[in-house]
Amino acid sequence: MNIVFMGTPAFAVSSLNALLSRHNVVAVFTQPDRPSGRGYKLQTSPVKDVALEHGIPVFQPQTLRLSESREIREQLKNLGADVFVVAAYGLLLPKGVLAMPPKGCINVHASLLPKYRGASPIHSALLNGDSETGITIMHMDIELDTGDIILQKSLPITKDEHFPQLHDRMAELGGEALLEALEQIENDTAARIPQGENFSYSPIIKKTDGQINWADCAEKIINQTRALDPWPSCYTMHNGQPLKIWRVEETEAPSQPTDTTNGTILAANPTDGLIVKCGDTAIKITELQAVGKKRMPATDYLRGQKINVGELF
RNA sequence: CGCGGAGUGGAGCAGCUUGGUAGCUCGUCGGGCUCAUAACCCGAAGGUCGUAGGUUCAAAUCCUGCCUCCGCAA
Repeated sequence: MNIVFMGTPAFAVSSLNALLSRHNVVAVFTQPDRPSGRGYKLQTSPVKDVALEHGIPVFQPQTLRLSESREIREQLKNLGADVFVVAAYGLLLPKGVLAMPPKGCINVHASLLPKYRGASPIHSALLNGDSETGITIMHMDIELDTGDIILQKSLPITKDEHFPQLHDRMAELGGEALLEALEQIENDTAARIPQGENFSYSPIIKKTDGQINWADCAEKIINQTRALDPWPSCYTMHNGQPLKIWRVEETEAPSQPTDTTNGTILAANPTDGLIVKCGDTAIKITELQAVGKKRMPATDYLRGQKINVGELF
């Protein structure tokens, strides 16, 4: 089929690659290049990079609202695609756009809808300590992630898995599910299963969501480090500087007065590691990163930096 | 030209302001102690101090260019 693909981040690249293996991608829509990173250089999206490698025409409108994108929408229409495929594009498709392709618009979403509608479904699954998540392919409608479901594929989440691993597995599964759904679309056999009313949202992740609250229980802190790796990262303040906490595990709290404040450092040596009191038990920090430094094992950090037992994070 | 930090034996750091024999905590190797050890004791190896120039009697240290890594911000 002739397909217009709309997507932006790395997650969407797997879907695009899947499409390229079986279909004719006539154009790619992605977010405009934006200045970011060190030096504020203009950055292209991962999807754009792949599209350019394959010589596919790339469109980067600021918006698809009719009043501000008449020309783009005219071009989009003239591409004559059978179906639009959207994966983490970052723009809502207005009614007029949804109505363009004869076979409709479908979306790849990284959760088992109606759970976790919205922007950060993979993060939400990890933050909540879910043991399972999955991919949903759905028909799009005018609202965000509310369309009827075509098919879903679930995926178990392992206990020690962090965002990057889960993200990659999800992206790959997304590509597979997408091809299956497109086959059904092509044969006009795609299901239309309403989502029902039992939905939830995944909130947008903010920088400050990474600040560790040492009054939380160990499990919550662990899930936080799993979900927020590598962005926005978990951190705690130490000597007025943020200290990123990349990897932690729960550990039995060494003997201590019962009124020890949460966030107190209970141990800081190569043998015991770096142990901090939290809401219920204690957290052993195994990998961290100081400002201007690389990620490193906590034991390495302790060799060069002095952290005293009794200090407070 | 968005702001800022850093590159020193295998690892993490100090030394640089006030140029003048390369240091700390570990690791590695050898030996010792021990029933034994990740513990302890003794000893050893291992560094063109990111790179190219400059200043100087003398540069890890001062100056300039370049490379690489990282934090903020987006």
